[in-house]
Amino acid sequence: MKQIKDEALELIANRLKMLSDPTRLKILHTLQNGEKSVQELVELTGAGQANISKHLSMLASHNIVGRKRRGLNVYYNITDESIFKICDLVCRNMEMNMKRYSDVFG
Amino acid sequence: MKQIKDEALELIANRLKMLSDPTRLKILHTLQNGEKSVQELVELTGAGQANISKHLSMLASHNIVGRKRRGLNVYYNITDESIFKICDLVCRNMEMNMKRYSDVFG
DNA sequence: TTCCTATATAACTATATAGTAATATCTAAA
DNA sequence: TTTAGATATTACTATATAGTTATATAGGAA
Repeated sequence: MKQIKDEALELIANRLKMLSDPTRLKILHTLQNGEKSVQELVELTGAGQANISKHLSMLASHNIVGRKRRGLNVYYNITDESIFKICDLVCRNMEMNMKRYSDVFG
Repeated sequence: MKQIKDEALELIANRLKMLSDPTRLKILHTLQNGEKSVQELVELTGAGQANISKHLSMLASHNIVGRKRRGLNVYYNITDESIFKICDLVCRNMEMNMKRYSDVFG
């Protein structure tokens, strides 16, 4: 078996932690259409402004989103598209598990 | 854009949360060779017995691992291999980002 | 400058959870 | 039955973080 260093496990865990919050997933999903301002994200997600701002800071510090100021607004966009592959994988597996479940239990 | 229900986001987040802890990742990585008893996992990971046991319970409740008693020992095994695809994806992306980083910054 | 709007930050509360030590439970053997 | 070993659970501490309210900061317009 290939050994994995503890620091690598830590890195992977930290990255996945960014994706393991419903509000952050909602933000990322909303940004999938293209960049949005903080205000737009507040409206589209229904979360509070400070809350969104904090989540965006976290995502930005992990280089998952980028920010760009234009006038009063700050626009955020996805810089790491790979996160969607991860989410898709999780979704597909969940669907498969549900299907298997319903196959067995009706 | 396809809409995603809040409950679905919650499910995805919960699943990813299971993978966003270094100790759990270490357990899963160790189980990749095949089933292990709790005691073996304690030795191989270096974590405490109670700690390992708790993490295994969490993983089992999410149907990521299964348990099987044989005598005094309880053997855990991976029941959801798909988690490795997720980890591999994360790893590959991290490697790519690091490579891009080193390409740019030396 | 003052005023308004958008975003970020600080301070706080509440909650979740990782880790540990002690204890309980389960299983087999003597 | 008693004893010993393996695992699970409980109780606890410490830490992280999601969310909120209030405030600060930044940028543009009057």
